[in-house]
Amino acid sequence: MAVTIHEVARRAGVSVSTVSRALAVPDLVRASTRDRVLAVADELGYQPNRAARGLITGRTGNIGVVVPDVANPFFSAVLKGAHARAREAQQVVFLADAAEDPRVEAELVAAMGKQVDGIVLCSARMSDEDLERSAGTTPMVLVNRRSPGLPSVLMDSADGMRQAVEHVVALGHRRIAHLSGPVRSWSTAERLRGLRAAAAAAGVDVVELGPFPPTFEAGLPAADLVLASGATAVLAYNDLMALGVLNRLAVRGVVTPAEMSVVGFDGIQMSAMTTPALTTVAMPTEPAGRAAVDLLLDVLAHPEHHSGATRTLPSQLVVRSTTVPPLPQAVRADAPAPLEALS
Amino acid sequence: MAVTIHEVARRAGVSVSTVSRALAVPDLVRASTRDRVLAVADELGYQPNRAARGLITGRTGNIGVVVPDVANPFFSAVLKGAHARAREAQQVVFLADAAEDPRVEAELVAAMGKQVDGIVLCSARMSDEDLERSAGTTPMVLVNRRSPGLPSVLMDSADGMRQAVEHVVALGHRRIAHLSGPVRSWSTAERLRGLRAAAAAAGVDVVELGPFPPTFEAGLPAADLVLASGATAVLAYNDLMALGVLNRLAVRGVVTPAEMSVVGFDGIQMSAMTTPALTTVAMPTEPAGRAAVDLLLDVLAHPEHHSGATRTLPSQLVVRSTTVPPLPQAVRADAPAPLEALS
DNA sequence: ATGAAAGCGCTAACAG
DNA sequence: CTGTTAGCGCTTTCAT
Repeated sequence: MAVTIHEVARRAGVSVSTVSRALAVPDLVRASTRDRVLAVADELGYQPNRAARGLITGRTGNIGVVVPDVANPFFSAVLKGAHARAREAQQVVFLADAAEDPRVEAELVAAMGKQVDGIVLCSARMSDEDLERSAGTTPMVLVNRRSPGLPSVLMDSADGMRQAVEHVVALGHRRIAHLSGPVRSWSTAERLRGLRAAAAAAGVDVVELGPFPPTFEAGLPAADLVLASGATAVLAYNDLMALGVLNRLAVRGVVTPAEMSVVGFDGIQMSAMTTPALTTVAMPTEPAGRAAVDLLLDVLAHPEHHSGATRTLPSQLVVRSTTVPPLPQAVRADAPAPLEALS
Repeated sequence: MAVTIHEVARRAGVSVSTVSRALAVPDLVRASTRDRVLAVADELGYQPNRAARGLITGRTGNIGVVVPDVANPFFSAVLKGAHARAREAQQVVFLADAAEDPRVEAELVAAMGKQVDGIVLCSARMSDEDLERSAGTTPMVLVNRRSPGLPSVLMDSADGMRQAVEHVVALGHRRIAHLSGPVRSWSTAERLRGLRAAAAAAGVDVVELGPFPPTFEAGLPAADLVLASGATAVLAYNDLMALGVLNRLAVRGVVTPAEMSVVGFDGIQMSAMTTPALTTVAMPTEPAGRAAVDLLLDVLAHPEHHSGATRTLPSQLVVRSTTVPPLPQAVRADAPAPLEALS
């Protein structure tokens, strides 16, 4: 059993309440006393039991984050942002992976209820009704999902799509293929909305392909579909898929971006994979995680003040360098070369 | 405030202790009473406050997972496995992201101490001494790291490397380049050990390149280094980097696998990106997460019984299909094609 | 089989 | 300024 507040009190020759105060409201105890207490506490490595504290204060100091799939880089990025912001506010994060299942989602939210002050729910799959019911129990903020009366942090997917469309249109493309992802989520709908609006405004054709799994592998056959469709630009669900498309295009001997433009979404880790021929729409995943926790903390501090507050984060088109350094003929030949120097 | 046990007791016309027993040790209460209590509890949506329970039982029902970086797919996969196993055991997971910083790592472990029953520490960067100190406070199992006296779950990186080397040697390669990752971790050392041993056994040359960031982008220039080295096979730190290598090789006009074999490690999501020319060594990330929680639960149940228990999980070489479906000349031409039918 | 009582470790009035 | 007194919601003797 770890060291308790009584232990510290006894060793410091004061009452437990003094110890409690010395730690929480230092100004309420005489400097000399406080120093002594703090010294003892530090020496013993005392750390208050947050569970016990929560029992009385009603605040646990924990916030829950629920995602459809931690292993999905998109969500792990959101999670990372949320964790970072939570840590700044000395909050601990409880993680729940709903495995893309609305029922599990609701279940996990309910299970968390008692031990967290509030929940950040990412890309909620559950219905508005279930959402409302859950929110009745625990303060909650949504990420990439709107629901009446609930605060949420949104990534501006529609605008990201607009940027992508305008980009390829500026490049001269008149027929654009869109490769949709697997889930019928809020953000999926948003993207389609942005795509159609921008395409209509520019007077260009759209070919909607899919749905596909959000993988590199799915991009392979999808590329063939794109070629068959006569489109000369591709907007892929995510960078992974876009990379698959690029790969197959290369195998087919199609030169990018001369013959075909490829755009991916996400811009999380995958953005690091951006090749000269790949353009990315960076989604503010990590900022969204931070913003969500931010908003949640605000809601906790001023309840009822933010019923339907919504914060929208911009997406951003990222065009990477378009040149590959030329390779001197000499190197390709063979040449053992001074490797030690290189590494 | 949510519904308490008193509420249930009052509405069921029994004492709190009876309610407590009805829920925890059903056999100790008369069937009729228990049914009534359970009915009321269910109707009120009562869920025991785990924090309060933990206060008295000494077990929180929470387990902590500490990773160097949640956004790294390798670790988010481990996390996913750990979460899944924890959920099966009705445990909740506390997440901590140490941001690759040994100090933060120790700090987070200490902070978690009180509110978790045990901790799963992934690829710990801290010293053996700090590790020992932390483990003194809270039961702990390591993932991909050994430390005297501590139980750990290891992925057999050395053997994965052996498989990879034997694979390319069988393909006829006599000079193998290795692209190392950024961190000097236990698993990095293990891989090198496996590589050197296997290469020596096969009598082939090894060119050690790096360190590189574990990204697609790093694979681009790394490929040039490989070409310059005269190696004809590449073992990349992870699939991301391997993909970058493949990409640059394609740009350079090098044909894989005819002229060059590329092998990546991980086999997590990235394995989905495996192209015909890419071979992957699948690391058991998710199983490792599960195994770690498993081991931790065991340690919690039988303390002192597992001081230095070690569980090693095998890695596995995965060679994907080696053919690309040929594309009929007709399709490449133009052809609007019946898209509706395709999607 | 059930209730009453005593805390788990901590904080929040309420007195001094 | 500091100590005493009550609990927070729950489990667990100890009686009955």
